[in-house]
Amino acid sequence: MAHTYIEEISQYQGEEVTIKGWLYHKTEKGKLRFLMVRDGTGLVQAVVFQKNVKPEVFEAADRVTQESSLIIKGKVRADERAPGGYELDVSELTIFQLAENYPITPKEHGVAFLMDNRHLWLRSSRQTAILRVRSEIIHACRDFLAERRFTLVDTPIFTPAACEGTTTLFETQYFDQKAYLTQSGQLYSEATCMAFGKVYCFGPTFRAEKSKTRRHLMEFWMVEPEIAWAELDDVMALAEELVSYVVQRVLDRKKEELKRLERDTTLLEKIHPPFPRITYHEAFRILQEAGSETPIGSDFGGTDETVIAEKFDLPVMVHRYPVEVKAFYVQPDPQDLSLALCVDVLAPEGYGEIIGGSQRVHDYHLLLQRLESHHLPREAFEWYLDLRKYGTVPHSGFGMGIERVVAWICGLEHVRETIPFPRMLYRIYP
RNA sequence: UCCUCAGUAGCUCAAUGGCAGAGCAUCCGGCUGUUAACCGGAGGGUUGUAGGUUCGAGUCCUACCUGAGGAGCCA
Repeated sequence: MAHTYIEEISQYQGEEVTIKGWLYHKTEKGKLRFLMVRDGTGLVQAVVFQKNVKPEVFEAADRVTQESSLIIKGKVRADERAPGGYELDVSELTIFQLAENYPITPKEHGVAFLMDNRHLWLRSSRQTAILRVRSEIIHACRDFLAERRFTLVDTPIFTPAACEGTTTLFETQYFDQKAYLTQSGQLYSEATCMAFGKVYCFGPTFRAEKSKTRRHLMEFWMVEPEIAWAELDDVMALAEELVSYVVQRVLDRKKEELKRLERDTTLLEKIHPPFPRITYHEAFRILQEAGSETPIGSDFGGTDETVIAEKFDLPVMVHRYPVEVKAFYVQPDPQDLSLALCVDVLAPEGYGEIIGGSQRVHDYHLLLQRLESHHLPREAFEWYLDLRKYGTVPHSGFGMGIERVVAWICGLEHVRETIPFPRMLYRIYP
């Protein structure tokens, strides 16, 4: 049976339409029943007057419960009293399935309860708004890279060995050998960019870190561009353009969702290149002035990142960290070999690191040396060393964590709401 | 792994060491414009688990379990 989606309902004013959806909320007033119906595309109020309908229709409207699935036929009418401006004068109502005792009521709930009911919580207008923004962000990343002639080249999820050490890898069985879930597609993208020039991978990544903070998930999604012949400055420029494009795209296409989330968009509207660039040492000076006790030469903690980011309205690019705190594959700065050609992009408003990138070591002997000093098994990296033996070139790339970007753009307290089914420390259900 | 806090009705919470309660949800009744409606009524409890102190424990003590927030580490 043909039916109409709620988002298109304004085109059918005065006409009879059929809506298929779920009951979001119901209020009763004497011989009147107001049914708020959602169908995934929108919300519309359906009004049932006892006098105007057959007794069985009014009985169904009286009996229908929150989240019951239903089919409604009625005439579309503009009405100022209706949320959204249009409502449905119901003539027929079929309850497809009567939902009994839906656990999530229109009142407040605790986080633990909502997470236990994540499969149902997803139906709420706030959650669908967040996940629509997520969808837009992902499409924006793909469009941005496609427009710049990047080729999507997927990288494996099962990997034979560590990318950057084994302590934070999820180990799994691969028939009769051990395998690990990927932490990053980067090393493989370094191979594919030598074939395609400009590539990106976009997939889930897994980190077995026992992190329990608002910024961490065990399973999260990253978009990772990698470019042959690119140096650090090139990927810094790409990073600020990508972030700006994504933010503006969401502002342009997901206004309603941001409004639903009560996001103050004035700060987001300012997100355009160029972003401020500061060195690790400049960032460190900011921390010292703020009284941080982080020792020089070490990586920044979450609160440090917030202190630095608060100095700027735009995302800030912190580059050239000490070589020791960065991964084995990061190219040292020829101007000062103690510094790494790397960049972290810190989002404003305390959302922390959304991008980590670097120029990669392209010299065979240097890479070999770095593998050894990081105590990594050479056998596992023979293929990776080959890339430096057969036509090596300078190359750079970065990874952007989708969930942190979603949390920032939506203005959320916690990344757990940015992904349909978050995998968190001690929580894998549902 | 460490630190802090919490666990009482389906949900959110209250209860000085002295009868275990409220709001919402559910069910029944009323109301022709509700927006988390409102008004009246009803049902609903092994107070996370195990032990201990006490005349008496939801409350105090110990251990454990579960959850939340944070640290370290990271995107």
